[in-house]
Amino acid sequence: MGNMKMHQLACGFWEQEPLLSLGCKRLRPLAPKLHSNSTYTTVSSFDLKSFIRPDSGPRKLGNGPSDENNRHSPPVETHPGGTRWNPTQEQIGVLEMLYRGGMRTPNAQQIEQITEQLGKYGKIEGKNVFYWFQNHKARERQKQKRSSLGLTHCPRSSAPITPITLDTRVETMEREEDSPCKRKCRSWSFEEEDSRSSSKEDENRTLELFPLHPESR
Amino acid sequence: MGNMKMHQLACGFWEQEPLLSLGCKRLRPLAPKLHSNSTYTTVSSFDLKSFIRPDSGPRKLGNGPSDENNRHSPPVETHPGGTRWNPTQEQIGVLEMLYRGGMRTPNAQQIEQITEQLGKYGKIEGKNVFYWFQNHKARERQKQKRSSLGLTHCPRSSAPITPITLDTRVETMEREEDSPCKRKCRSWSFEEEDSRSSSKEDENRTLELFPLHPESR
DNA sequence: GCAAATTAATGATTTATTCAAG
DNA sequence: CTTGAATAAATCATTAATTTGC
Repeated sequence: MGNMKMHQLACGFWEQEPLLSLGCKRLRPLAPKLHSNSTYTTVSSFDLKSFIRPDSGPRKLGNGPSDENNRHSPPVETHPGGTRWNPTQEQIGVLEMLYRGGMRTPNAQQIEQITEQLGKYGKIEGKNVFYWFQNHKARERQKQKRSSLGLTHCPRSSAPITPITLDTRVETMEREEDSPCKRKCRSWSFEEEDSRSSSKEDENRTLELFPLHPESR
Repeated sequence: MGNMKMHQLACGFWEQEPLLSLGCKRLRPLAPKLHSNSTYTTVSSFDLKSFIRPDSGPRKLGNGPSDENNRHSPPVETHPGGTRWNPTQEQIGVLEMLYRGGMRTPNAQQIEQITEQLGKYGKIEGKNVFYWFQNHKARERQKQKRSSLGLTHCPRSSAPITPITLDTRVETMEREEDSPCKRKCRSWSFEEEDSRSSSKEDENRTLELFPLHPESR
């Protein structure tokens, strides 16, 4: 049993090759790896044409001077059906409860279970849960920061923001600079789109399964 | 049938529990932290019965008399202990080829296909591919930045870098048949344990889903 | 020659930012 | 304006190559 999974598929975009040349790639100072006897030096069987996306992608985030960018060219094309998750009140409630309970970065199992539970209240997927925690955490943090900053200097004039009702209990001790190793891991999985479910009509998945977003950014 | 998927569960160290150990959740070695705090209303049903694989003993690999240990024949038991992916030369080759071909952020389908192909050369999973691109891209970027900064001037006597021999051959393979979307999205999926379906039956890998806890750092 | 100690690479996660839907 | 979604940057952790002392 088990093995329930949620998935979501979407499309991606490829960036065009920036012109960094990196001619000879192999300048690894440290030794080159050659573990396996390269019996298969021929990767030719791999047909990359299917992976390469000729059509230039918009560049992301103009980082760097060499970036000619100009990515904001939205040939807008909203995808029907698949839009973003819109949490119900109950879902939010549970999530906040968990957050308050100290949960910050649930692992895969947790996410799955949470999703399963929240599914009772409305459509939801694992990634939504994941992102919710990420965003909530980040935003609580910045809210706190902002507030502490604002209050630090410029005490007067107003105090619309309630300082902190937030229990900082958990995060305060997260930063032990000397913490030994404790790292987490998460389960990953990519799933085939299962295009065969219906012969060929899948190109256009409606549903959140394939939220095509137009290029942007 | 459709719906092929790969998954992976990584492992980690649980290390000390951050403070809230909450009640009697479990003493299981890898207890997920799961704060089912007191107020468990709906979420209480989370049972973490989990499936955590008890036998996490890093068993000297070996289970499979033959297969396994795809790369690296040396007695070095690298491997399986459930550690990180260690790409073979062929895999790297293909990945670099793709990178040079312009691929930067493959989407889920692409990742899956790449993974499938690379699986021929050794154990690999989707997330490895994903991370490889992320890291490679980021590191090329920083390498470039550093270099441009470092040797912006220093015109003379040097030509170690081949300016541009770059094949922008990307255009040659104008494949279009792709989805109209150009934005990024990725498939997500969390899956319950069930690890053994991965590539081969290297059944007992040490890697298992590992619970982690909310913040740890 | 080898194995511990060092170091360079790089795989894997987390955090910070950004973009845009509603 | 809020916040879901997605990526890039920063960081952490582990492995492989190199160095070093015997």
